[in-house]
Amino acid sequence: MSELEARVLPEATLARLTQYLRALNALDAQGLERTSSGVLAKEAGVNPSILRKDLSWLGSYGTRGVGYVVRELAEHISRTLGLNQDWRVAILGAGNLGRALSGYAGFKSRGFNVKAILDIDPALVGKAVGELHVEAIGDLAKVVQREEINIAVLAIPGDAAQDLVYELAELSVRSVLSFAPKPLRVPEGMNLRRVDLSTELQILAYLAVQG
Amino acid sequence: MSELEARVLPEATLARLTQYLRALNALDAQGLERTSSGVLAKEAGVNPSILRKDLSWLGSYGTRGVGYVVRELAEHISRTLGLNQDWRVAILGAGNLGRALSGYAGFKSRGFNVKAILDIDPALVGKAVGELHVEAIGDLAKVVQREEINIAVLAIPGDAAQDLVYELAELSVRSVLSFAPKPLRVPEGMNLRRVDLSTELQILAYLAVQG
DNA sequence: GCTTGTGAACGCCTTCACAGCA
DNA sequence: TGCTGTGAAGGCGTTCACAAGC
Repeated sequence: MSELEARVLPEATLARLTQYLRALNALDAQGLERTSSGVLAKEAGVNPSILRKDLSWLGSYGTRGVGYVVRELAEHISRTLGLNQDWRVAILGAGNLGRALSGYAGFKSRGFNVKAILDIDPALVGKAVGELHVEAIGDLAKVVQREEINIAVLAIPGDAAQDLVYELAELSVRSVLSFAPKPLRVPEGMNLRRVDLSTELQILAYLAVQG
Repeated sequence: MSELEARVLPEATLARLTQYLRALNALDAQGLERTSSGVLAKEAGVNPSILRKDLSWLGSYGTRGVGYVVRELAEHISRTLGLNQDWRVAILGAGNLGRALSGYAGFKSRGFNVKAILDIDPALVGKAVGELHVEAIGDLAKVVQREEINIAVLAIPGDAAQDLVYELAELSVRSVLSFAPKPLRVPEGMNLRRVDLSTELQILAYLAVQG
């Protein structure tokens, strides 16, 4: 890794980098200033080889024979992941899941601020959810603009999700996390990740029968 | 695929099979009796090659030149995934996320019945959550036995998760879905899957900066 | 002719093993 | 000596392309 050109991290690496960051923060909280690939890998739940390989995508930030400086490495990963930016999240769907997500502590602590929650049901509009009030999906464009939303979370049951993806794309929201059970098509340039809770349980069920 | 021996499906295949099942049910609901790998793959959001490859793990259930019988294939996948069993779920943690999950419609419709919800906070014990009442984590053994729980969902913030995994293992609960941010160690023979919401957002953040 | 089922090719990701360097 | 950084090897999963069969 010594090219000038910025290159895209493999997605598997990306997912692990977030774990290293969490692990580094944990070590820092314990007062440790230095660490090694062995210690860090254990804390992150991976093997040391892949950890070093992953870090090599970012450049050389360790010292041979010694290890890594905890805060320095954390800062570097953080910058690589774009976490020094201000991320402003809108949650679409104010049902149980949407409300739970809007209050999810893990978001705020990692720099993701939930700025709006919206729903299609008029009966919910205006209701308080934490420090927010539910707004109408019909006002999506207005809300996205007002709050400068750059990430949307789809916490709605089903068929409306696809239309919202296109609408979000037109509003220049380029990152979407979907909890909808169906796979969604995304326009060029938009990033979508999906969490499918039923699928997770189905996989567990199979493994339980199997194992 | 023509061996006698039962073999374990690759996990990637497993995840897609659940999608094919959902897609088949959607086609069935539309009144379609037959389908092809092309149609089904589109509905499931994958390419036809991998779909046929995945199905080949289960044996030959299609007809060359014709396609698949929707209900027959659905039934076969369903059986392979162990979904004809009775799955009884306990949710550990009655915070926002736990309560949201306990009411998640996608579970019940796919044969997963939430039979209990527990929390460590005495102030929550006894409170109603849907048709359930929150029970004390201290009573976990009793609850698991009484309700014959075979899947547990960990919807608790952090450090208590690891201990609960071991406790569940001793109670013979062999499948766990964790929402805890840390990777957890699991005893031999236990299956654990993790959903890390913050990681998902961090990946999206990186992709948004990148793209 | 049309669609399945599958070996072979390909590409990505992980693991190994060791050279490089404090 | 000890740990990082990395080329090479290995393994896994996807895509290709076509033979098999209705």
